[in-house]
Amino acid sequence: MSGSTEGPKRATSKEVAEAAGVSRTSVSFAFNDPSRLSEATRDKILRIAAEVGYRPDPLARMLVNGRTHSLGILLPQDISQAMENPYYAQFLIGVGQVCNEEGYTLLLAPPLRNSMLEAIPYAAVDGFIVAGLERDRGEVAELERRGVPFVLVDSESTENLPSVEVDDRTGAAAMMVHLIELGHRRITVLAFDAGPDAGHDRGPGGFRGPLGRRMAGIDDALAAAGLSSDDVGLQIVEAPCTRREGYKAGLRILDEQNRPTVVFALSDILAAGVLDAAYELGLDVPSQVSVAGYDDQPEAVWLRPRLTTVRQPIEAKGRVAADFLVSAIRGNARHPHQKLHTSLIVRESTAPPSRIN
Amino acid sequence: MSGSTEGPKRATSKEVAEAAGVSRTSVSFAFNDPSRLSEATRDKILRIAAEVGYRPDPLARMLVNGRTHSLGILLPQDISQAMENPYYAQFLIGVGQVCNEEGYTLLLAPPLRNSMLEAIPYAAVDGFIVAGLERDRGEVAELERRGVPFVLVDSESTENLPSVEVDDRTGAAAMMVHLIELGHRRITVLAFDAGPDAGHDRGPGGFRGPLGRRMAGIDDALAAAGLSSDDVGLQIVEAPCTRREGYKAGLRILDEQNRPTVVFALSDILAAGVLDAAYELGLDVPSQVSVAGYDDQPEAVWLRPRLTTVRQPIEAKGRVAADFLVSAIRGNARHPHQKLHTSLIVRESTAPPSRIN
DNA sequence: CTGAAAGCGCTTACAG
DNA sequence: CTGAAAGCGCTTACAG
Repeated sequence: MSGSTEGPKRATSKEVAEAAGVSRTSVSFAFNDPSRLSEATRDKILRIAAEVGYRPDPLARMLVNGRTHSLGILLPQDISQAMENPYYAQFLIGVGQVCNEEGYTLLLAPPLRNSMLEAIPYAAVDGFIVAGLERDRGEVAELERRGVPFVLVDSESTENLPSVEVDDRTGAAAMMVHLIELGHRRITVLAFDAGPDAGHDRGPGGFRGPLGRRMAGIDDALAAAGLSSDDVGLQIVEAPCTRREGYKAGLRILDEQNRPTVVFALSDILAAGVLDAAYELGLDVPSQVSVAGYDDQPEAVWLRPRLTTVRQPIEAKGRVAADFLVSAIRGNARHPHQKLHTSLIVRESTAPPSRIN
Repeated sequence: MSGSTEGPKRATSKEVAEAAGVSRTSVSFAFNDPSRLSEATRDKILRIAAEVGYRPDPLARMLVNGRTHSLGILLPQDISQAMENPYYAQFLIGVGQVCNEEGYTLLLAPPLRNSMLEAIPYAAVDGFIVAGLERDRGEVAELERRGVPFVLVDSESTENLPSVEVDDRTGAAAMMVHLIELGHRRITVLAFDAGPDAGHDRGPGGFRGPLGRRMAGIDDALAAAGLSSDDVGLQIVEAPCTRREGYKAGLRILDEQNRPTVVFALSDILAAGVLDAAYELGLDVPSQVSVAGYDDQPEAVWLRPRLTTVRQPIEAKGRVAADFLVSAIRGNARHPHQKLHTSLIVRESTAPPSRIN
């Protein structure tokens, strides 16, 4: 019966047709093009359908229509892991807006057997948003060959594919310039763990994707200032992207003789954790130590002190990606590419380093 | 080509069969039961399939197999609105765990034409998690008649359907008892707006669903203490469930001559906003005013002061719901019902009211 | 206004 | 080991 798969099989259009004494064609019309039926026939069909709880099977309908009215998002990690990170919630807000406007549902498709691409042939969607696929071009090529509409997000890839990226390199550089100008010469960068997948194929500098670009931006700023990493005592620490891990890393980083004068966390979540650690250690921010973040998540304003960070338009990223996808699904052959911009948001958590330190 | 719908039509099993000089049956076997083919045939088919980028169409496969390997979650609001609320992220973490274990993707299905039920026949899933369907039994009945597996979450409904709920009434009562025992006699309850939908069919006391149960719990506590709402100067204020709105409401509530000695927010998000407002107004929490929340979201511990709140096992709720659903999909005819428990978490944001106030 | 027939792209007994 | 045929549940020209 209810809530289970056994019991009376689901009603079918054939059964309704027989019960109503009409053809399956008419049953179909009753649901999809009622005006083609006489009022009497239509009412009778609808009445009987309601009685037996009949509704056209969505799957069959999708198969023949060639449309699912569903957008897929190919996740680089498990659903639960992804939802753990506020970043995704924000990204989905953007995607969701387009879904609402255009009448799509949203399918969350995690990797299958550790492969994002493997997940593709198992998802009944009209197209994919591919989040952070840091792979060689061969896999993207496969995506192309299959002929499924898709758009790449935060990919290292190029402009000849529908894609949206963020100017992470410039963003990180801007923050770094800010810190250098403030006079900081003992800087620790707290990077988020790129996840298990990233271990075996890291790019130059040891990082790929958005993280790699942020690192590159940091180098850019150093170079522009004529400083070496040694000049600023650059340390790089990694931690999984949760507040708790940021807190733990912050404790280790700040509880040292020669602690840095500033911690630049590459995610606000991590920065929040560092703030917690400073609080715990009785270190005043920013007079004793500065803390900077990345993303400008909504919470950044609510932290105490308010967080200096790099704003990245996450929601817009989701919206643009979904827009591009919908347009690709409609058969638009252009390959729109958009690079979203970051901006430096200076609030209260950064200041010049204290003399005595 | 890539990212669009035009260009070379997607390869079909028929084409691969022809190119390989075999039957469609063999092509199917190559993907689903390779051991039934000679190595030579299998390799040839797979090679050709790879060349033309062929993969069995997921839709067709689902139709014939009668399984989508996808769980649906029927949202009471738009995707973007839902993702705005950390509650959903947590709920999805729980659901996502089961998806990972059982190999399901997750479809987010928002209301269609303002109706959750309307959305059902358009989703290609094996079953539904129905979140907060506060409707008359007639609609649940329709759900039953259709014969789709489903599980109700936070529904007012009963035990004869697969469902999971939380003991909200007891939870709110416990907090209220805590506040009364602390000596508070000027209490303001900050409720979250139940959304546009809730306006026209409110239950007794003006609230339905989880909110209604929490209100009932508040009454219970009052009654148990032999107090009337007037005795505790009970005020009820409503606000949309965001930190910003909680902040604005907090400003209004606290910036008064005769301000309450405690604000009991029915959501941590709202409580965080009230804390922000107190901070803004230079009111010390809890010495000048107490603040209590509901949910025990992960952030609650990070707020300053740490938030006293009612813990609700949101993640577990998602996990149990998904478990029940998977079991229903497997044809299990039982109608498991589980009531999860809340617990009072006393931290630093509540204290006895100050004498002079 | 209504229906017979073909077709969407696959899988699966069944037979050989 | 391989294939012809039926079937999953619908929709949509086409014909009347």
